[in-house]
Amino acid sequence: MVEKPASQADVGGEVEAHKERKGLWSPEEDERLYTRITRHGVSTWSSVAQLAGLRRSGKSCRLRWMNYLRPDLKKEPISKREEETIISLQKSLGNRWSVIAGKMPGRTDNEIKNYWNSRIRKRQTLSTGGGKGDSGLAKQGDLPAADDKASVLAGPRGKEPVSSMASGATVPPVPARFPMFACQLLGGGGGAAAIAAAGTTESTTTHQNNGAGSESDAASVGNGSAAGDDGREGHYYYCAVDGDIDMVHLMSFDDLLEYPAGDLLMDAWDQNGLYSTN
DNA sequence: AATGGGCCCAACCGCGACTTT
DNA sequence: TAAAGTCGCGGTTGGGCCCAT
Repeated sequence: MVEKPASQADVGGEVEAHKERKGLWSPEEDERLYTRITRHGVSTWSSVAQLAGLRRSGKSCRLRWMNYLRPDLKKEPISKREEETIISLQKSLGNRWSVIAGKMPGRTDNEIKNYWNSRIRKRQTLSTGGGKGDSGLAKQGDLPAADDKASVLAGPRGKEPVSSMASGATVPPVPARFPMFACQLLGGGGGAAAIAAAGTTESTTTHQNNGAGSESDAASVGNGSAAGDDGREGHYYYCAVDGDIDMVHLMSFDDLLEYPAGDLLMDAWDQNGLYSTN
């Protein structure tokens, strides 16, 4: 960043006492900020900065608290399942990192954004041939727009999923992005689907068993695979939370966000630790 | 051992939204 | 109602670490 961690000339220093500090936070600054907030809370961030005796902007204090000092933050790396969630939510919400973070307790928008930018997006770029077909993905804005409802509901990547199915037929809405730790597919005939867990890659077509499949709490997913056997009528999904089956007509994880009780479900999942590593 | 490149992530910046006066 | 202040968000930057050469 801009400068080395303070200590010499900063907190309480004389020469540049009027100047606002920037750059990395020193342990002392952290301590001051943490103590101030845990003891007195936050009225306004600028006042927190002052009262804590920090030569930082309120903005900087807020950021430090939100992204680093908050006691409820998870310290462990983002799990596979959380990554799934990020992918799903990003697909349906776009780069609304704060909203996404709001659905992932213990994670910050900055963390998620960084994770997305440094890993997922890169991987997606690679997996899609790095390029043109996927509009390059050179920038975040090139990803599917959040409010592109049609594209969202049509399936991953905004197009109807490609499949080996007969022409014209709507591809069964196998939940490529659904966190299948506890969901069942209803209706339809055919053999058991191979889906064990939601896909982890950006593949638009490999809806089945395309990653994270080894996770043991995966759902039992019923009939009507995307392979195209008949009897696809329906394709509803049960979402089971701790044994209680709550039927939801979901086509994808994206739909969950639109579902009236979607928030409740997600909360339940959160409470059951279904978003975290096991 | 030196160094160059890539990656990760903490933190800054600019801007729009919201709140207060 | 308008202006000023503050907050929160998304995008971007750049320091430092790690690894390959």
